Amino acid sequence: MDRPRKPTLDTVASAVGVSRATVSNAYNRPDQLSAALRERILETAASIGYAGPDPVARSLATRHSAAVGFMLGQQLSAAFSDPAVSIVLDGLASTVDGHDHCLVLMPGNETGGPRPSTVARAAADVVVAYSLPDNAPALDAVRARGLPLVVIDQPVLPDTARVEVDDEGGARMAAAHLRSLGHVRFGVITFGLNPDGYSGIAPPARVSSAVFRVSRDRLAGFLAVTGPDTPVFEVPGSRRDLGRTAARGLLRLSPRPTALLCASDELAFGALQAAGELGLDVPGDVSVVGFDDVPFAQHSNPPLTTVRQLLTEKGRRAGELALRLLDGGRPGEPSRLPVTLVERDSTAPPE
Amino acid sequence: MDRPRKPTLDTVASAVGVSRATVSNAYNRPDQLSAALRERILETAASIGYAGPDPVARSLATRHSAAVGFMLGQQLSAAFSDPAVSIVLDGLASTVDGHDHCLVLMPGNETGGPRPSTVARAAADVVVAYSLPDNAPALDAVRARGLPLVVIDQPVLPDTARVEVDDEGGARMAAAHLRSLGHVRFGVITFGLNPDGYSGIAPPARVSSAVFRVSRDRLAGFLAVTGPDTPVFEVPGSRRDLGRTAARGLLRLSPRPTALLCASDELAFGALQAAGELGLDVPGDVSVVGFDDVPFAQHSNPPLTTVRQLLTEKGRRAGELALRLLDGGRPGEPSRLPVTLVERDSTAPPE
DNA sequence: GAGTGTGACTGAAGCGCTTCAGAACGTCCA
DNA sequence: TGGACGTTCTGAAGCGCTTCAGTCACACTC
Repeated sequence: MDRPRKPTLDTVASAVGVSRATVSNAYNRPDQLSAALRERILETAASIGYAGPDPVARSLATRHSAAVGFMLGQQLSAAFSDPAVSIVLDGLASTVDGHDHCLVLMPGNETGGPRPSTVARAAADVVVAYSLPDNAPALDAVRARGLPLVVIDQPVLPDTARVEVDDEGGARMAAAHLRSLGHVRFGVITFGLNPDGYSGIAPPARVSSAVFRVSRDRLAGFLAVTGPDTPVFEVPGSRRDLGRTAARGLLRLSPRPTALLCASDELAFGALQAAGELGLDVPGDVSVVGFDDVPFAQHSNPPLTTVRQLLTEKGRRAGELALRLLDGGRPGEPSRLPVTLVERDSTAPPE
Repeated sequence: MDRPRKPTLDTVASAVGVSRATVSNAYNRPDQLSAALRERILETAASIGYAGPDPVARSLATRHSAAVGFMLGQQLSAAFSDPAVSIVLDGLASTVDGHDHCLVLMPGNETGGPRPSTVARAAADVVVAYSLPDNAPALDAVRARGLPLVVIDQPVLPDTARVEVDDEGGARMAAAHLRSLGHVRFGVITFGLNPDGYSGIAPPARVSSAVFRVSRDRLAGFLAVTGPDTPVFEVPGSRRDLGRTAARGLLRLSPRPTALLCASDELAFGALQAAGELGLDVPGDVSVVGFDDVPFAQHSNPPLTTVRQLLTEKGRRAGELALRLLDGGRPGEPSRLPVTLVERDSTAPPE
């Protein structure tokens, strides 16, 4: 245990024979002292094993920590295995890192979002929230701490920066595409509407009380075109295996849907697999569309027709907004990203 | 700008009419004061908008920050898009989160690893390093700060906890499997040997001077069986498209290799694709093996023969080691995880 | 009634750093 | 020669919290 006490600014100061302020300046304001002295200080510091000002103490004194927090609605596991999350996170990370900020991860739990105590303990100057349920306690915790907040894919919150995507419009485009191909019997596959782990056909009441904005909007877009009676299969996450389960459920219905609308590409990949396993040809027997246009969508078999959203850009914008808020900027207008339909080979007219 | 000054412990203390120490105890040591007073304090705090002790100040006073740092050899983008990284990170994250610790991400850059200044500024009590090049400056920066360190897939470092996998043995198993099937003409696909972006056939000198332990060991395992003259195609990362490029390069050689040994599953998936595009049947015309056994390996076409390593467990162990070091534990023996060969359908005897 | 606990609360000393208003000392020009 | 100015360095006041050695009052025991 008891490591030898680490050197501090004072240690260095007295070793060199100058004041602590001067040593601090050597690190933070080179223009405040002569080059020679600075050199001497840095050398001495190195020789006694001083690694520079302690980040925590510095944060306390300066009242900012050069870190941006990232809150997630799901376990990190889910986040990393879902390209739609990890690509966003990547855009965010590269932006903040370019500005010498760290990224502090606050993973969520079953109830959708980090525990408030996690939020209360994390050292961050600003936090970015992604795919939390509406009214997640973590959101309140952030505001209670008075930290600036930027949300991605989240409903409008007062005094909060925001990046958003036209999920409903995108979903509508996908559905309209299928309808224009001549489909009339649809099935919808969606990830969680509520963070309660439900899996199965979602009754209308569930649909209308969804607390995840993304699910809600994509679903609304689909149903606006296909009609409110379209069967909706809900699964508790955006994973291939869950998509497969859902597709199996839907493709067993009779009459069988001729088109499957999936709330994400991962779900759609699962649907593709399920169709194959059931001996159904895609798009011959059943058409499938996804949402996101993750990189793999062009390599699936068949390549997936899907709604493209700019995932990296989403993270990047969130990062820029966070940085702007840090500089005391105002939230401003939400940053809105476009969606486009990408037609590939998983859709065709029904037989 | 100028937000109203935030309430502190003192604000609450004088509002309630007790000492600051008592308010602190209300949060951290409920047994040190009467339940009634504690209640009163917490209520008052809530009413004046005090969100609990400031994490930074607390860290300074307690001298630990409840955060574990994670250093990565690559950009975060690469990390998240590579399952072999993201699954490890997930295991790590869930472990530390379960212990009320945050994860601070320190992404690397082109030169392989976070900048030393990033390391110097990050508030963390312990750091976990993954797939950095040997002798990365970031490693020195950690030791300069006197932080405990745990490394994954990294050479032995004095006084450092470590989790490791028998990469060489695994690679050898994969190669031996092919050889026992009767193959004699091999090609090897590896991700970066040096963080310099090189792409192409790697001359022997490059191979022997590799600075990434994982590449080096897997390569060594392959070549120990296939012979030192086996052509090695190096690409600067573990991605499908790069695997495709490499496989194209290798499959154009004459005589054409009948078996491709890939340093990762992602590279192997790319190889599968390249073979298809060149009109070659797998495993009829060419066998392909991967390394990692990521979840998709069972769903590729054909399902991939590969070397399984326990990725989640790897992250989990790293997390446990980190936590143990935090408690003042000693590094102890390295934690070694097993590898096994998983035979699927991408390998067969040569024609 | 003196002695012994015990539970509840406080005072004050830090944790390691930044920052700002000077002090000290030259230099330079009028 | 003296004042104005620059440069270089310092003293001291925080930043918001934890913690430890007490103090105090009030039972309780013999």
